[in-house]
Amino acid sequence: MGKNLKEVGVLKAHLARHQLKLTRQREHILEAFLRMEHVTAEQMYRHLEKKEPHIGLATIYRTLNLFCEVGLAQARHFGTQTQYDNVSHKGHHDHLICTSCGKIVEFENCDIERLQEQVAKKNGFTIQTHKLELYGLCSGCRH
Amino acid sequence: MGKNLKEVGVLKAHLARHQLKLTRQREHILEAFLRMEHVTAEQMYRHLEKKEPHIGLATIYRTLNLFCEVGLAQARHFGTQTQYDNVSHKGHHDHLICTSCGKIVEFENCDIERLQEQVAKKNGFTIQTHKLELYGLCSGCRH
DNA sequence: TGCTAAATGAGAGGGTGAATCAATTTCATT
DNA sequence: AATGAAATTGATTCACCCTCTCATTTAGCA
Repeated sequence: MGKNLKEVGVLKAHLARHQLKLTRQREHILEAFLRMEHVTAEQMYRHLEKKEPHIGLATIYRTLNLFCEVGLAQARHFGTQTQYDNVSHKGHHDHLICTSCGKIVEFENCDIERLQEQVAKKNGFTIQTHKLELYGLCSGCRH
Repeated sequence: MGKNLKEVGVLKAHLARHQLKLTRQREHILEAFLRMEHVTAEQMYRHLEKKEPHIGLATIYRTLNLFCEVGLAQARHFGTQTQYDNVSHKGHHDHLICTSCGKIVEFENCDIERLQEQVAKKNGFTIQTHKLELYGLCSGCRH
């Protein structure tokens, strides 16, 4: 795992603080998750099938939701499924999504984030995370 | 309906162009929808129950999806349900959501929207719609 | 090592939205 | 106004995603 020591530490601290346990399954799911940008539970299930055939789908869901509580992941409802984004992977990023071909482009924009802070402050909120998705047509699909 | 003549006209034009029919149910659903900011199919179902007891839930779904095709509505996956936003009502609005008490505050910010356009342009996209949700703690929940 | 509480896995359950299909309704054409 | 083809409806079933249940297993502490 090497450079993901920080994230592993965050999880272990949370587990210890809440009398939860570090299981073989949680370790495997975390290890795989930290290598990814985002996954659905179903994708993770099939990904792990190769090496750890007997991790149940329910455990995947439970663990990914746990990662969300810890702050390592962020759930996004995408179409009918839930995507779990790896927050630590490379900071927070938002998405441009083509409504025609489904292509997804990730982006980051500090100016937008600064304005978001302003809006939140004006309404008495302290932002923890955010979700921004822009839907439209990519250059290829704009006929 | 009075001042919603424009929206009614948009729907009728679409129906005529596609050999679709203007039914009693579609009229009732449209009339109710134009008075609302956003609804779920379930909410609309219960809302209409009072006056038109026999509109089926399937018809509500079909009609709200029709409104999306026409451009009167916009579907957003919000939590586990789909919200249908009334596009014509007062432009697009985004949400501040308290992760502790669930309170939702709507806002609108032209500066953010302008930056979104820039980002899209830079990536060759033409924006059709967007979704922006800011999650955090409201003033009451920030202990 | 033994104990207790937490976690797991397999399957059932629940909720949302779409598909099915016989019966009904719209509406262009008489 | 009546006709009839095509669209729509509503009750139900179906499909999918995710959570819950519970008997069994496992982690972690003494």
